[in-house]
Amino acid sequence: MSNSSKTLVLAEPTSSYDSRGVRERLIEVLVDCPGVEGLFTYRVRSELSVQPGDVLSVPFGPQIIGAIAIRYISSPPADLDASKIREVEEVITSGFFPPYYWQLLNRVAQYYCTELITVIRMALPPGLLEKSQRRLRLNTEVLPEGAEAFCSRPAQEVLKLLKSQKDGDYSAQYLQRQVKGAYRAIRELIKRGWIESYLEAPKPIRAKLQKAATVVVQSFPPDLTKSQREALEILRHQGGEMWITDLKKHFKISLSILNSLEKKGCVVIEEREKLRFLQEPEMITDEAKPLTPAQADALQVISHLNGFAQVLLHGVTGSGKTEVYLQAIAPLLESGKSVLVLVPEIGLTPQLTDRFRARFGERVYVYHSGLSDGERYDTWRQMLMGTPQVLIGTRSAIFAPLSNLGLIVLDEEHDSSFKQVSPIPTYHARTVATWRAALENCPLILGSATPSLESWVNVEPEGTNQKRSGHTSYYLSLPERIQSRPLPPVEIVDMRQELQAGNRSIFSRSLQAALQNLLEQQQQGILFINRRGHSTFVSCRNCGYVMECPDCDVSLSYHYTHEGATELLRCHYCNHTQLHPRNCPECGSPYLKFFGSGTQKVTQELTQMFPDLRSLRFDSDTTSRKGAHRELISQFARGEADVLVGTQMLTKGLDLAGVTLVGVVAADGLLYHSDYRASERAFQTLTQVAGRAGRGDEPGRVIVQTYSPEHPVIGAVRHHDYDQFIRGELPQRESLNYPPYGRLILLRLSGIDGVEVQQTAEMLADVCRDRLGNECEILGPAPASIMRVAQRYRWHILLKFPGDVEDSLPDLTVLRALCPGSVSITIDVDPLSID
DNA sequence: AGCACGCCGACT
DNA sequence: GTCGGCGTGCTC
Repeated sequence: MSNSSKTLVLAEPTSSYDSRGVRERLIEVLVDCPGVEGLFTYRVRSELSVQPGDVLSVPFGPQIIGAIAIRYISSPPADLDASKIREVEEVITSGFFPPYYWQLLNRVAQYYCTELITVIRMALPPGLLEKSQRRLRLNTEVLPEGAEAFCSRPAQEVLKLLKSQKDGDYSAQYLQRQVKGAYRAIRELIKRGWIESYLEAPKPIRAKLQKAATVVVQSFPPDLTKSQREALEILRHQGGEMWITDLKKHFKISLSILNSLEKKGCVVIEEREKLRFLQEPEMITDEAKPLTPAQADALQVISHLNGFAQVLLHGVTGSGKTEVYLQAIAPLLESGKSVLVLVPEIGLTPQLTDRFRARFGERVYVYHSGLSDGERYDTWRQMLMGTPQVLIGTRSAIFAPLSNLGLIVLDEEHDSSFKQVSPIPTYHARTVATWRAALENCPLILGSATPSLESWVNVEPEGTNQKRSGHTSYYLSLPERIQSRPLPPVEIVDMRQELQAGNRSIFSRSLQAALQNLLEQQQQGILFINRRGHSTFVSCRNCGYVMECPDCDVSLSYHYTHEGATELLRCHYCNHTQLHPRNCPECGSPYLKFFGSGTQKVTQELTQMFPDLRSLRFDSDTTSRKGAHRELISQFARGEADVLVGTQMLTKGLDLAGVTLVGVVAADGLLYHSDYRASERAFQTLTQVAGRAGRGDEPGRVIVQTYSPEHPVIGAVRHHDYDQFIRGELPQRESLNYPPYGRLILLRLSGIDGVEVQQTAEMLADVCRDRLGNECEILGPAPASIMRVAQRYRWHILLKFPGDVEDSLPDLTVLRALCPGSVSITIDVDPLSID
């Protein structure tokens, strides 16, 4: 592939001479200090070994901070006074980046118009660049009685605070937050010698230490007691080294025995690094399953790939993509390579993780945002050790420092959670995965039942397995479900006719009958609605007043979970919550009406109509608790409920054999959006949710309720027809030069002052027209479709580039500097949503 | 981010 | 006059 990004030249260490003719080495580093950009030059002491990519601590102004070594230089920059150059403090971690890692981060920084240090900070686990802290300590020996009498008011408060703490010690930051004017007070107290200031060494999160016992003798000395001899025997039998806790737990060997053994010089007991991993105990083993012919063909192609290639594995829901991944991975692990598996949201796919664990056991690790800092740090350390492994993670795992990668898998590649919206860099894990696979020269598999148009166009299935833009791409199809299970038939119900027939329920007669049948057959069903809460808005019947969020330009959703629960109004954008008023705040009328259904309303109506059907609600309100996801899914899988009522979450990788019915309560909410991607998203969501039905032995069926049955997306969903959808959608995108043909960059501006944001947007749009007018089409500025969110006004400028610019988009970082401080700007390259 | 410097208005 | 507010700019 073309590599248009400038790769940093990592020069060999060179040396120059200082004024006294002493050999010295100069290195440029990136410092970890927000708002500070650019490279800084430091001296490297001769005894210190520093390699580019190492994490260092350096003095920077009054503080010691983290930095990353970029490159050695032979002479200091011309504009820099040599006397200003300070020395590198120490190397915190060396040999940090696997091969190519540096180039990958650099490329991300360039492409997404982000400072390299921002990318680095995002990729590294927290704690590795933790800066030192300035702390203040009371000088108790010098401090006279009643010292406060001589001090200014703030100084008195500082003294009082320090005295209240048992060691008389606080961070400067804490004191400054607590006491107004602390800065001068601190200086005053230091001048008097009553307190002193010191720097606490940067403390990278220490790996957890545990005591281990190691045998250090060949033969047993004669003066051992029976129990000592037994303990030594066990220890030696276990390989000569064990955790003390394990010895205690499994062999009932007490610490006192080990201590005596240490005294007699037979073992040493020392602290060792114990890596913290979330390892669930269940270890059901699983073996390779027989493949369908299509699976076998796909595996055949994949396992013969050599070097970089892009593979689109297009398998209908339930076609067994995971089994293909598993069998492709097995030989790689055996040959000592590691594999990266990216999934949309790990919490949503415990089933996938379980399956990998069952197949590959302890060689499977997970990495996602839910890990604690300690867990994340340990997982990193572990990866750097280079043992072959499978790492399953969410989008940020694309930056996992695995070396010797044999394969990258992106499962459910169409999923929008692979794109980061905030904070910057707004990277897409699929894009980064392509670069990484090319750098590591390994294949990339993109798996989906509903491929994104980008991936589809990229592999161009019509002319299969061709070389395109310098790399090989493959289209592999799994058109049938495993064990020849049929795809569930999809019935489209026209809700207008329901209304005409006098059915005012949110369930059509057809869905009602299906639910009744569910009860009789004792089978399970899923009801999908794309909104949480009870109702999407509340309006007064008398005066028409609609309850709105005070901080956003949206109506408040009504939340009411069950009989007797508190009635709440909640904003789904900023989470503002208030009690539902009894009367209209405008006219006082008690007649408030609810419009638009969410999961709570569906659950409520379901219970009213079918009191015997047990339902579970599955949305971000019920799954926010840690582990709640897994719990709800297993509850449902155990048959403790008959119907799962949920939002989009249902679409992600749920594999429940008992589900025979899928009902889409209202498809319309998905179909009508101003966004150019609305159709693609609607098709993907509906197809995925339909795919949850009939995955077990019992055949499934799908009922989609809509007010617009004639919509082309509905037509494609009805026949599970991806091709039909693509044929309709691609020409539209092409004619409007939208992705995957054209390329987009969205400038998102926001700020408290609406006028200022608008003016900034107009100014930036002018700058863009000025500088980029020939290269791209500039749309806007325009207010965002919801202009105000969480008290901030939002304006957008959309840049539309022709598709042939490939990956060399102009550098827009200059725009950031033009923005006043009170207006924040996000340069979103390849935005998924532009509303 | 810290932390300096430096410029203004309200007090002894 | 100086104390104390905070706006601006620098850190190799």
